Amino acid sequence: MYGCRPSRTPATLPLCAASVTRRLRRLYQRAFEHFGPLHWWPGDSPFEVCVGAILTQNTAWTNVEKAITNLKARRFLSVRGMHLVDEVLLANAIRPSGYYNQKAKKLKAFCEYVTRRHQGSLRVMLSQPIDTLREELLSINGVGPETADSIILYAAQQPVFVVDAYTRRILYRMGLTAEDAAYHELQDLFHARLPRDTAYYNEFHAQIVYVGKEFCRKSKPRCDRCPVRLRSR
DNA sequence: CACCAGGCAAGTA
DNA sequence: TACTTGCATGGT
Repeated sequence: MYGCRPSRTPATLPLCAASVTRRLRRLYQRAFEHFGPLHWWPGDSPFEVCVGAILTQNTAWTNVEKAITNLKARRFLSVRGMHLVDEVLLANAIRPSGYYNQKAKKLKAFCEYVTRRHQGSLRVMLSQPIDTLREELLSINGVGPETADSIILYAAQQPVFVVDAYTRRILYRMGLTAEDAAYHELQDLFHARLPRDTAYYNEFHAQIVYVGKEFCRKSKPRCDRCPVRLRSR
């Protein structure tokens, strides 16, 4: 286990490709040893995963859980049910997840799309090739790159790497990327350096979130026992 | 009290 | 194109 002493390697020093690959694999390995298998995404069905992906935008997962509990209790947790329910009632049900008016519109937009374009069959929609599916998801209001990729990886179970705020912060603090690296830069890095494997990407992203929560928060980093070497901030 | 959480879209210059 | 702002609850 490494501590969190500042790295002597300047962020600007370019690393060779093989070194980047080793560092990424070591990040995964050390995190997995620390946390064990995480079995993501927490959700009982592909649709619940899609809903969770939208509700968790810039929001703590504990709040999303409360919202999903409400959706289940009110029987809104289906494409048809959510498409038909009044938007105000939907917004009220998801209140704990924050941004509830915006997110009610987003959930409606998602269900509207599945209903119109795929006759309500989420399974059909998710069975499409990755590029087609990603393009469709991004065309839906409220679905950006991370939400689209979370749905592709965790609901459709197809191999794309999900980049989130923790991914950006951890790779930056590892000295691998710029602080403001673009989404596709980070994603391309994983795609180029690691095997294109759904189960591996699934577990890797989950491990990144756990490392981020425990050891790489914006402020108050708990650096003792951190499974990887990060630059202090 | 201030700050943050598994983003995104719309507005401005 | 490149910033900025609104959205909002609940935990630390």
